[in-house]
Amino acid sequence: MAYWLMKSEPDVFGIDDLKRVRVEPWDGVRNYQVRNMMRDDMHKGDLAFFYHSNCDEPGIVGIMSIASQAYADPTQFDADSKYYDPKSDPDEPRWLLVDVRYKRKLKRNISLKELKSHPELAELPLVKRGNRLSVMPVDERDWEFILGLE
DNA sequence: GCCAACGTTGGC
DNA sequence: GCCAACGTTGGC
Repeated sequence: MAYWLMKSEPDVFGIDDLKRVRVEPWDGVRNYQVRNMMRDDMHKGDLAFFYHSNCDEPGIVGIMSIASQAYADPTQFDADSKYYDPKSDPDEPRWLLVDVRYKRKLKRNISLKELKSHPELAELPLVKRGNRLSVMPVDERDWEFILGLE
């Protein structure tokens, strides 16, 4: 089983939204590296941290599970969607998504600032310079360490 | 294939 | 709102 961290802006879709709907297609990924990870490395049953980005206190706020294998993101074919990609061929969809399922909120927000303060997490992609991926792998050691902070 | 211009992400 | 970092695009 693999572990992940997935970013979302709480103003758009936050942990409380996921708690309400329970299962959500994680649409809008438009980065090839992330697509390839979802396609090749992500599996139903994996666990992921829900991370709030671009907000007052960026940080990890909850845990979800991966609820499906990767499949075509329908928003790429929807001309009304902000994720519309006219260059994507329906016979060979360019963009994929996975469904995610709510598991629980953390007892508290573990902020980016706090994550950066722990030398143990120096190799966590999130805290590395210039990293902008919206989905990234978390190794088991880091996963356990972060849970230990809760 | 190079690379400048441009767009996006996301912390601050 | 600023800006660093990085991805994408398109001319050549």
